[in-house]
This record gives sequence, structure tokens and C-alpha cells, in this order.
Amino acid sequence: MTQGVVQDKVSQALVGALRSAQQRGMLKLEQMPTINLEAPKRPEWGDVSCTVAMSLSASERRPPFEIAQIIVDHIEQRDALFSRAEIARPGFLNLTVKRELWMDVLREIEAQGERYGHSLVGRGRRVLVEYVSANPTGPLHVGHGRGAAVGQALVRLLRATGHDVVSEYYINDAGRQMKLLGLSVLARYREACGQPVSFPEDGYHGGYIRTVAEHVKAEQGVVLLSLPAADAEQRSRDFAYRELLALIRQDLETFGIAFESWFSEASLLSSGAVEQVLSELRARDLLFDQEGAQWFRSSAFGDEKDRVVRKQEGDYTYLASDIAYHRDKLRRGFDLLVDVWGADHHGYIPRMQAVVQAYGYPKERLRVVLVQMVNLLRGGQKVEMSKRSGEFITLREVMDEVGADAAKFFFLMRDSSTHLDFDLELAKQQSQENPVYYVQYVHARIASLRRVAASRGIACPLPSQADLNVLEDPDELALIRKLSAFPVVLQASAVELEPHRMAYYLRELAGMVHPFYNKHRILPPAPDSEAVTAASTEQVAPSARTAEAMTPGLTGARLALMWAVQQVVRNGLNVLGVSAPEQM
RNA sequence: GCGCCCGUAGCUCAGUCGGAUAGAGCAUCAGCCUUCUAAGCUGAGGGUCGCUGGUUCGAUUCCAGCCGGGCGCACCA
Repeated sequence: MTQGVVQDKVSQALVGALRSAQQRGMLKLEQMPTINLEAPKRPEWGDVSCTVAMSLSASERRPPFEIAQIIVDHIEQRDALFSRAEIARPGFLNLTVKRELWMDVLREIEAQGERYGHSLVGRGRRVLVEYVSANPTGPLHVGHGRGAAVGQALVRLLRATGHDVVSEYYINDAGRQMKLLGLSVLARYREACGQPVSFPEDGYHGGYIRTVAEHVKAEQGVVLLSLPAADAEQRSRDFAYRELLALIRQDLETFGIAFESWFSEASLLSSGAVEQVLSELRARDLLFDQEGAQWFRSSAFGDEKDRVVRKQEGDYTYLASDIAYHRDKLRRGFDLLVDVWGADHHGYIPRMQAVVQAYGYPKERLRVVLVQMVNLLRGGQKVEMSKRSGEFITLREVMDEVGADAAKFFFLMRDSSTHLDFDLELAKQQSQENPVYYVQYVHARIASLRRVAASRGIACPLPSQADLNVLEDPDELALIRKLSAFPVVLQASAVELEPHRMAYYLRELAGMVHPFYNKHRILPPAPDSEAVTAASTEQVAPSARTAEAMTPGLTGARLALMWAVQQVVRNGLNVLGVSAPEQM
């Protein structure tokens, strides 16, 4: 695990200091503490601070301030690493790392390139991320879109941290919902053929059902009218299933998402996997009969009550196939199963964890990421949606209106477990208020900078080719420190399964870059604008950045810095599945 | 009734091994376009971190109880 090139050095130095203090009998250190470094909020607290002295206070039975003093006194080569090492009130270790050392961050970014921020913490760990998994009974709506964005980001985050990841879509192509789909389409089909029909109760009312029915009619004519009801229903269902699943795939493709694996629920029933799993459970007394139904003894694993897996009428419940599905996933040898679910399914978690435990795995083997509802707004006004009447906003509509990038970024901006207000007007606005553009624009702006430089014949050195020692401004160092935090953010984002952390980081970074750009020059003033400035009256107050003397060396170093910024923004957006445009 | 999630600035939200004077965006107000993209920037105001106790050097963070909001509690998925 790396906390960044500079932070790692600081960590090592502190561990070294602790060890040497221990050897000289200054500290007992029954357990070597983990060195936790943080970026202090105030500049006078240095670059990096550490609270280890305070956490040792209890076990050492000494005031934290003394411990901090001992640590500082035992840092080897203190002057080579730090320009300042101070102790603050309770026992904070406030360290200021030598400026030259921070430049290693830029060289590290160059050396790692697209892999900067990536790590190997997940090495050897196989993870299955199952997400979207919407019923193939209609087009994807916004809520699915959020789940899709979250799932994809998780897949990318986990890969970036060295996990071996498979993405999978579980197709609920069995059961009652599919039956209703067939009945709904058949009803619309009969309608289209001029037959008066009563629409099935709980059927799907969306307009797309009519479209599917039209397609059935166009392809098969009126033959369904003369088929036995069960056959007509079967044909309608199969047709609708294929068409709607294809539609879902298309929507996902447009959204920039492709699954490696599509897993069919029906296949679990037809292969006998469901029956087999249930008999396995019965053999272990985890399945019992009661009131004519079959029950899974989930209460044995912490669920609040037992659950029906086979109804009185003989049909399997959704849980039955879900047991078989998760059994299958576990059997495929994954070290971790990540399920992305709508938050309204949260009551289902203990049940699935019971399944995992029933098969002898710790319940942590399954981690469920809940995705809360999306509130669509348009200019602050709520867009009403009602799934019952079929009047919901589709992912397709949102993508058409604001684009896939903006939609994804908005979906990922907040903790997925909280309600999200998604303002369509804001998302398509090309202005600073729109966080997507604000972040993407950093990337585009730096690209633009380099285009201008090229057109003027100014070289754009990489960090290793530039003399970075001229980067002395506090704003430059602040940017570099922010870049140095990227690996930690990426890792935390992945480990906690919380992509919104990365989105926040990128917005913060953008919030430093744009002001920097405005305050400081990077390229020298263009020859013609210089002439104009010289010709204009001298009473124009020079702004901070025109006052800065631009030398070729400084331009080169700042271009190298911007190159690194751009790389980090690109890596961050990439992990969220959002594009990094060269031009906007 | 039981369970899960949430309650932080006017609004939307960060803050996850407990740390220093609690942050960001938007909105509001006051400014900035002869400039490398104003698709941008500068500054200001704004808070009893739902309430009450507990744990300790220290609590927005952990624990208990209460108040308020959401969701779940199917032989639906």
C-alpha cells in the first residue's frame, strides 16, 4: 500500500525514528503503531501531519507532547527530508517536507502514466460485480442508470487496485414478471389486431409495450390470434424478452457499459440447479416444510425469520433462484461478491448473507452496495415519475438530453446510498455550475494550453525533462500535494466501494487548477498582446499574474506541472467511466 | 411494533482507524473580460454538526435514549 511517494518516505522516516527510540529505551512500543499521515488544514501546520504520538500516549503512559519530541529527535537525516519538524499543542507532529522532494510526485506521475494511482492491494483477489440486473420487461430508467454508473465505477476502481474483476448482469428471465410481460404484449397485440381485450391486472402499461406488440404483428401477422392462449402468450413473451433485452444492451452500450457476463435466471431452473441447491439445503436441515410450502432456515444465520423458497402452489420464489445464483457465484471461486441493488431491497441483505453463510462462507464474502432513488429536476422543478402508470423517465432520454458523461458524473457525485437530486438543466449547462464541465474543462484547458504552446513553438517538457526547482510558489506546491493524494483517494474509493469520493476529489482538484490558471501565467504573454499592453496607458494596474516574470524555465516547469495535473484528471475520470476531452 | 438508512451553512451535500479554529458547490452580496478558452476568476456574509446523556486528553465521528424524515417487514421481484 502506498500513500504517495513523499508520504511513504515520511512514513519510513517516522517508523525508523520509533525503532531507534525503542532501541535506546526511550519508548516501549509493545506494538508498532501504524503511521497515519494526513494533510493538515492550515498551512502553518506544515505539509504532512501525524497523530501517532497522541495514540501512543495511553500505552506509553506519557504525555503525547513528550512522545512527539522523542520521535522528532530520533528522525535520521531529518534535515535531508524536512525543512521543518514541529510539535503542536496536544502532540501533533507537523512536518514540512523539503520542497525538492515534492517534485518527485510529478516524476512519479510521469513514470506511472495511466497507472498513476493504481495499486496492487487487491492482487490475487477475484471479485464479481453484479449490477443493473434490471428485469427485461422494459427500458432502463434513471434509477438503473445510477446503478449502472456505480457498478461500472466499482469495476474500474477495483481493477485499478489490482483486483481481478468480472462484471455480470443477472437476467430475471423467469417467473411472474416475465409472465406479465407476455400477457401485456399479447393484450396490446390483440388490440392492434382490432380485438377488444381486457388488459391484465398488474400488467405493464408503458407505451413501449405497444411498440413491441406492433413489432410482433409486423413480423408474425395475425397468426397469434389463432394459437392456443398459452402458445400465443409464450410467443409474445419470448419476442418481448428478446427485443427488450436487446434494447437494454443498446442503452448500456450507449452509456458506455459492456458486461463480460450475462447470467440467466431461467437457466438455473432449466438446469436443475435450483432443485439441487434446495436438496443440498434440505440435507443439512436448512430447508423444511411448513403449511405446504418449503422454507429456508435463514434465521439460523441472523435473518429475522425464515423464508419461503417454494410456494404452496409449487412455484419457486425469487429467493430460490437467488440462492442458486449466489451458490453459483461462490462456486466460481470469487473471493468477494459485490451486488449493486436498489435501496428498496435493503431488507433482502440479511437473507442473502444467510445464504452465503449457509454455504460456509463468512457473510462479508458478499457486499451489497445500495443505490438510492434519483430525483429528476428540471430547472429546480421536480420531474414527476410514476412507474405504475408507466410514465417514468428512461436512461435513454436522460442520455439524449445531457449526454452519457454528464449523467454518469452526476450519478456518481453523491454517496450512492443517499437520494440524488439530478437537475437536467444543470447537467447540460456548459458552465462552472456544472461540476462535470468544471472537471472536464481542466483536462481540455490543459490540452488547449499545449496546442497554443505548440503553435508558438514553445516546448512542452515532461516533468523529467524540466527543471522543477523553479516551482516555488505556494500555489504550485499546493497543487502538487493535491496530486500526491490521488493514490490514497483511489484506494479508499475502491476499498470502501464508494466512487463518490473520487468524484469529490476531482472537483476539489479542479477547484484548485482553475484559480491557479487565472492567477498565474503558464505561457509567456503572446507577442501581440504584449505589444498592446506596452502601448496602453501605464495606469492599468498589473494583475498578479502579469506581474510574474515569465522565464522559459518557469514556463517549462509549469507546463510539466500541468501535464501531471492532466494525467491525474484523466486517470480519475477514467476510473469513473467518464471521458476526458481534449477540446470542449 | 421491529429492522435498516438519514438528520452538518438558505439549498444540495463531503467529512469512514475519534484529532487542531467543521469544509465544498450552488444561491446571496461586492468585484474582475485589451489575457494561455469569462465554458473562467477574486472577495464577503452565512453553523448550538437534530436533542440529551455516556466513554476520554479530545466526539460531527464511538455507545445509549429520545425527536424528526425515508425505506423495508410477501408463498412480488
